[in-house]
Amino acid sequence: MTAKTRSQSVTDRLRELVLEGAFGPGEHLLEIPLAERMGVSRTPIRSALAALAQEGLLVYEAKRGYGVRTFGIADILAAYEARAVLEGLGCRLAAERGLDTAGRVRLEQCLATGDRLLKCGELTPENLAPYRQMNITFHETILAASGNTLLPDLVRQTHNIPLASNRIMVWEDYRIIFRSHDDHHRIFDAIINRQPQRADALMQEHVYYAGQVLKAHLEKKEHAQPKKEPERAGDTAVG
Amino acid sequence: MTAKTRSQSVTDRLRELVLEGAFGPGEHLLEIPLAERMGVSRTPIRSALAALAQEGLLVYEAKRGYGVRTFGIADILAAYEARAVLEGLGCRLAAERGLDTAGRVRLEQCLATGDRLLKCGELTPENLAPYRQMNITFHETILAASGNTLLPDLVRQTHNIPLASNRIMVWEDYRIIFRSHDDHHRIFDAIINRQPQRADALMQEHVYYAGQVLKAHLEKKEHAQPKKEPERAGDTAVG
DNA sequence: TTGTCACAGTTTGTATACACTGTGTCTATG
DNA sequence: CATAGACACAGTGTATACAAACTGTGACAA
Repeated sequence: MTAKTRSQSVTDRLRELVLEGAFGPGEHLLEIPLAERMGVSRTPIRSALAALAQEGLLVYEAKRGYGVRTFGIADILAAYEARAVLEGLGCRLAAERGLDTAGRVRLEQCLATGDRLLKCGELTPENLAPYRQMNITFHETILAASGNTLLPDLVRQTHNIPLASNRIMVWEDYRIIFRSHDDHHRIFDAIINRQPQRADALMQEHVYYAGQVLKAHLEKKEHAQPKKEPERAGDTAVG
Repeated sequence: MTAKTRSQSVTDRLRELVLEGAFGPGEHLLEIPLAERMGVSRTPIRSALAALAQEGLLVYEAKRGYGVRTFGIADILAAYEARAVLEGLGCRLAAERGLDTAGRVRLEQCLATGDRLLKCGELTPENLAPYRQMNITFHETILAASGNTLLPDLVRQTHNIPLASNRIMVWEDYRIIFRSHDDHHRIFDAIINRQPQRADALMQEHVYYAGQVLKAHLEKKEHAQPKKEPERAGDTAVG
């Protein structure tokens, strides 16, 4: 594996900062301060800004530079809406084609991991990170098994929105998490038994409902603290 | 409207060149020759290459530069598969929300334009460009009417594949074009009458079938001339 | 008081010089 | 003759210098 270039690592670091809300909504990003903060010249910074703008995290205006894009609840729900049909399609295709051994094993491991993490009747904070990783692997494995080369890219784009990421889950309510993981079992079952329509419907509902849970969560928060800025990743969840 | 920067216009010119197949599949793109050819320095060239790589038209390897991505028929069909569910979703949402006056007028104009262009019983070469433009407007208007802010971007990405673009249509067979435009009428009808499920299904089939037509077209061409490079945009169609 | 113009400062866009890395070739040696 | 190593070259990555454009401020005039 070749060493990553500065542009790439700066892009990753900057993306994290933006997704964490380190810049305040709408904030204009100056190149020179960023360059000094990151310890590089303007060149990799400009490269990173352009990349993040194309990902949709920043807005660009010629000769006027880059600003942090502001996302409303509507934008987040839009991402879930789109993701639902895309992942539904991926699931349907995977069920039509069938899983290869590697994919089947990976999904079974995901299910086992989830079972283990949820065994004790709740999702404890120290189990949150592994559960999240399992959830990402589960979904990515299915997309890879779809055979559609474009789907992973498109789905990735639906994650490039603060709070809509697959790293975010509302995990306070155990029943919701448990139901979500139960969906995983049924989705796996549908794929294994070559039931494309069922797999599609299950996955669509799985993603759609996660969006609804997040929506309710955000509206509650917003009602409680109207002017609060987006919270950090980590205290919310459900894939 | 602010003047475009050189980076932007170079990006557009280079995208056209790649989509037209000016570079041969897999060809490695050198920055300096491109810069001389375009009459600019390496800076805007690098910016354009990075942008096109992120769009999926080029492949990038650190320290090794950019190459033209090669697309197989599978990639093109994957783009149509994904586009079908995305535009289906857009159509469903538009039917649920209903059209505003501006959107309704634009779609009606599209239908009238299509009727006029197809009136004579065939799509003549001089009518191809206007028909194509009408088709683009029709689809974009519906996506805008969906209220989903992410959908237009996602669909755009499915167009960033040679021969999968909305600018491409197989137009030789008048019956196929006529049927396609008849779909437009029914899709409009479903949206106006607030029939989300029908609108969704019609649009999915509309896009899916266009992919199948293109697939048959490509396989015929490929069988006839196995080693021929991708043909230019313009002699193929159907949105 | 308000509107307009000009100027200065700031910030972005582009060009270019330099550094680094990967690759291919040539030679020397087993 | 084959192979390993070093050197040279080509090409990308980064920094910096320079040019152009936008923004805000202030003064002047209507």
